[in-house]
Amino acid sequence: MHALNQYLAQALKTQRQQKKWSLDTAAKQTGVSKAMLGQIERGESSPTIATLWKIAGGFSTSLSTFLEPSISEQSSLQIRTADQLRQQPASDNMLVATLFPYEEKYGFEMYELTLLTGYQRVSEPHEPGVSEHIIVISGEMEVLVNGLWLSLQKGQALRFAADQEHGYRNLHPQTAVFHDIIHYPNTGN
Amino acid sequence: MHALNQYLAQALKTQRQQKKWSLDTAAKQTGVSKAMLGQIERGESSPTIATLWKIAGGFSTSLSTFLEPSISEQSSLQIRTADQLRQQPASDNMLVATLFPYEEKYGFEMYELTLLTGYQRVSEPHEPGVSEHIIVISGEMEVLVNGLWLSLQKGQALRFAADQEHGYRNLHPQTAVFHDIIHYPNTGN
DNA sequence: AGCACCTGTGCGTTATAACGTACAAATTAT
DNA sequence: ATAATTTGTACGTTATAACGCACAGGTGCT
Repeated sequence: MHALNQYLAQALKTQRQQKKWSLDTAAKQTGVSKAMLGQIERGESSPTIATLWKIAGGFSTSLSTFLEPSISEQSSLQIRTADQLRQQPASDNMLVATLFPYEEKYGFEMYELTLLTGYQRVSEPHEPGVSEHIIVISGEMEVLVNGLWLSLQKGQALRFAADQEHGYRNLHPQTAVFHDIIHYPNTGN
Repeated sequence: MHALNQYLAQALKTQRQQKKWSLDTAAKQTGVSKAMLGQIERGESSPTIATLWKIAGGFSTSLSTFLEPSISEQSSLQIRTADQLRQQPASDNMLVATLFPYEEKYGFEMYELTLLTGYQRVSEPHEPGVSEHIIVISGEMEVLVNGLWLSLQKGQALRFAADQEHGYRNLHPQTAVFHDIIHYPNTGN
């Protein structure tokens, strides 16, 4: 069985249980037959986009509720020093220091990134629902969002959906440093 | 024709054009037949989730690329500039700029705080489960956590439970600037 | 010019989504 | 206790997704 169908099966079952709906009630609310909802929940069928749309509408939730892939724990008072955490992962003109690694409890991770002059990169889209918060600490840089390069200066902050193609570049003579908070949906607690 | 299919049709055509792929090439990359891709682009068919998954994989992009922006889409791209957001809320030796106001979806808010020389403050505990992430941008300061004043210098970061008494102070001759991410539990999405 | 190849569409066939219905088992009402 | 109702599953039927193939028109090469 397709892994995506498996996720969808679990998500639909979960949503229905949370609302305490029977298959019959869910069928009435969504306009999708009871038999089909049962098939989806058992992972026996992969619905069309149009059918999933009806289901999402009936549950008053978004499509991503049913398409989201799922996402450790740790805690201690620990001072994290960027100077010690900073690394150059590749021969790129870029340095990275993990200020806060990802933790499910908070739903985000945070990096300090240093873009040396000439550095440019376009990232593949993250998973659906992921967003990034950019805060420029020093220098000036550009961020590629919605097919557009936006210029950000020191002290400027921007949030954008990272589940689309996006990028970073520094075409200025000075180094640029920014913090990047990557937030993952359906987490936190 | 279903509005969702219409969006999907346009999105697929756009993606394919951006990559300069023919239907034939796209079929080879995605493992979905040329005839079916054509049907989808003309809005004549609503693919199953499994098929859309194959298409997204072939295009190396996420499912959300092909689905309605109604998926919790970031409404507007807005650059936030600390210099314009900075305020002095009281006659304290402290300035604050709200970089990202609290939003339930992310479960946190973020401030830039400027502690002028001599500023000291001890905060009442937040609600249970609230935590703070401190990142010193410039200068040096101390944070009161667990009854202990910890010294933090530029580039250092610390996370602590804020549902206990905590505080900030700057007893140095230079101004200190830090970012404060306040994360609230049982939120986010 | 002719020929080879590519492109997108239409069509018939196959596979499967989606449906309505029947029904055994479970739950609720009297 | 019995009767009525609800629940989820299986099954056969209908609708449509998904396919392979043919082909008219376009493009590139010689």
